[in-house]
Amino acid sequence: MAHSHDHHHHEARPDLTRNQDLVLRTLNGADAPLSAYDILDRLRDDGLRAPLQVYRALERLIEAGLAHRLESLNAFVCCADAGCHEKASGTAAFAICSKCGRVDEFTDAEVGERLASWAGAQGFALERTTIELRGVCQGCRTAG
Amino acid sequence: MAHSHDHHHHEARPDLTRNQDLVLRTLNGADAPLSAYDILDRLRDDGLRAPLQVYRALERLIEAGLAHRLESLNAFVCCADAGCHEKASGTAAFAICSKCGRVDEFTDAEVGERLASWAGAQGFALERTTIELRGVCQGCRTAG
DNA sequence: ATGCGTCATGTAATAACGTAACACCGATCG
DNA sequence: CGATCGGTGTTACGTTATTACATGACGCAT
Ligand SMILES: [Zn+2]
Ligand SMILES: [Zn+2]
Ligand SMILES: [Zn+2]
Ligand SMILES: [Zn+2]
Repeated sequence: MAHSHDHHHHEARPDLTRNQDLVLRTLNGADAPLSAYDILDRLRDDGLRAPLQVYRALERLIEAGLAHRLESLNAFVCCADAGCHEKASGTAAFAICSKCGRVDEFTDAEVGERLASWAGAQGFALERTTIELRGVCQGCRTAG
Repeated sequence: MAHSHDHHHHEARPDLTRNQDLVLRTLNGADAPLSAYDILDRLRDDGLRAPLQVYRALERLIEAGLAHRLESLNAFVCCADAGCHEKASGTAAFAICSKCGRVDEFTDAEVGERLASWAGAQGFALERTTIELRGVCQGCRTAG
């Protein structure tokens, strides 16, 4: 079903359903993480009525590597590093500004390796890693 | 500063109030993370009645480095590495088994350094770091 | 075409997690 | 003494997430 042959370039997205597309666009248009209920509020006019509609879409988007959940915030952002899902380069990490709410996604291969290595040594079957830094971004610091 | 007028030099613990002590003992006695409401349920007989009593105690325990919050679980554990709070050895990380719920706390200096270094380079004033690994522990894997 | 499995959807109700606001008490200190 | 401070108790409320059930759309085998 999924164009097994599209080895082409910019066809990164698996086909999204209407709800998934709405949610992803909402995340893309936001300049800070949104809670599921924030998203819901912004999509009332598009017909969404219940939290579950948003949570279901988010679940798929996250599986597809198009969005992330920020555990320390109970909120969601779109992925800023298309491919962080794919590459073994390292686990995605997030720096979250407590003042302005902006989030910076990055990866550090060394960090990913060290954690994977610890897991390997312990016989721990690693499935998913959460790394979140809380603090104040440069912009907010210099702004006073 | 630290060491003003120690009544009894006996303990490392800052003096805990009754509620704080109850909550800490409950966490110590558990073999898996507990939610605030789990804790509350276990302390009904000791007179606790409202979530806020638990959350307030947890707040102090976490400040004191005696407990940790697991963001990906909305639950709490007691600190297994007395001093992870103090030492610059690295940020505490947690491996959480999805099957049995057991949590393993550890630190990796290199990981802490890399993240701190990223923050420094970005001018990000790092206040707090969350690292949580989800997966299946060795015990559960071999058990089937 | 009929029926079947599967996946997305819609809806209501409820569970789980967390906080604001206010009153009270006891200890400490000028 | 009165003032302040931190911990406490209680009510009420706000936010986040899930369970349960019903429906609709599609591909596919009978
Ligand atoms: Zn990403
Ligand atoms: Zn900022
Ligand atoms: Zn610790
Ligand atoms: Zn296990």
